[in-house]
Amino acid sequence: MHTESVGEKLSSNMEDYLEVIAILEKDKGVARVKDISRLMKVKTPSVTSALNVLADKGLVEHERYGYAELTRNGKRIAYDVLKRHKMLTKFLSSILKIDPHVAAGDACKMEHTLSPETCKNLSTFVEFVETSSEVDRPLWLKGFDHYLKTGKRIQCKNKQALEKVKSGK
Amino acid sequence: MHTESVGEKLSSNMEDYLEVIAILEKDKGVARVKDISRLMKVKTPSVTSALNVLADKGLVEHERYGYAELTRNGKRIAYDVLKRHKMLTKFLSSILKIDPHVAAGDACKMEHTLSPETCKNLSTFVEFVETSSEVDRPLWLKGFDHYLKTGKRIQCKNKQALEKVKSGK
DNA sequence: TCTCTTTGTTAGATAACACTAACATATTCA
DNA sequence: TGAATATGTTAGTGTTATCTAACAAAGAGA
Repeated sequence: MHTESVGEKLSSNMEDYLEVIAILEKDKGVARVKDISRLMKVKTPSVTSALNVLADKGLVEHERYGYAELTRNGKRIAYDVLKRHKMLTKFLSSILKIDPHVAAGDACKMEHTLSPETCKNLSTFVEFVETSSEVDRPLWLKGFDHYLKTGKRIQCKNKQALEKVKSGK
Repeated sequence: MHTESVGEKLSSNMEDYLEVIAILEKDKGVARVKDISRLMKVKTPSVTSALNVLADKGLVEHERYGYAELTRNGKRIAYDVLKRHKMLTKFLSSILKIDPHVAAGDACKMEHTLSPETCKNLSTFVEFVETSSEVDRPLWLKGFDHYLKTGKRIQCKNKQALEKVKSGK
């Protein structure tokens, strides 16, 4: 029996454990203490201890010396976190051009702390860029890439045409 | 005498204390325990305890029953954090259109955890938007605002002109 | 099957950070 | 000046999350 209570907000750490377990379940079929400890970069006793907490909250099932398994609630939370993680990684690496490894690290921290509002709007922003009708990336984003690299704006070779677009005439 | 050592990375919490002290020094001239406790939303004993830690690291000076004052090193760190805070707040509120209060909260968390790379590129992004030659906000950003509100893209009224701009002809 | 290796758990220590209750100093103003 | 009030500190506790050392169970090969 666990002592779960509804409003109880999960710590960043516990969310991370859930996320890692979800990844392992997906990649390897099962989540073992040793693998969790490797991905979380902690020693195995820390994992055992975390699993006890999570089991107590009804988010994982865990028999002594056995695998960890996400419950329905555990999955719900883990998938939410993973979704945010992916969105953030995409924003950082594909729009801000952050090295993927660094981007993943930053995403790992942001995924737990950002407000739902920010997540939502950032997600919309990524979508806005990705579903652009232009083939590669939107023109302005190419302009930003250039600005990132050189600190200078791309000179517009057709100001008149640009003005036309801007004024919508 | 303090026990500062160079590589020692400051915790998010201690960075927050420095930031709050910097804000109070700027706003009120001096930083008092009570004001710090109010801004940090903790009780006064937590402040006393934090000040001891920070004094030990050579980041604040604090006489019993007196004010807290940032040292040169303390200021350096506090101003860095504040700079990131302002940049992040601007990004969230002015580009992502997050409610200022929520934006400030999110900035408070991100300011401690984002990698230097991400801070730098995000900062460049904000600058890229702000120094746009267009009067209000860049055209594409207006497009994003509309997309945020409606979920739909602004229809381009002059596709040919847009194509001309895109191809640079 | 029996031993060796791997994996997992328990117990106990430590660190960071918050809290309450009790005490000490400062400040205010009658 | 001397209470009353406001502010700051100390002492002791609790929580979360980590670790090491020692022990327990599972699995694999000869």
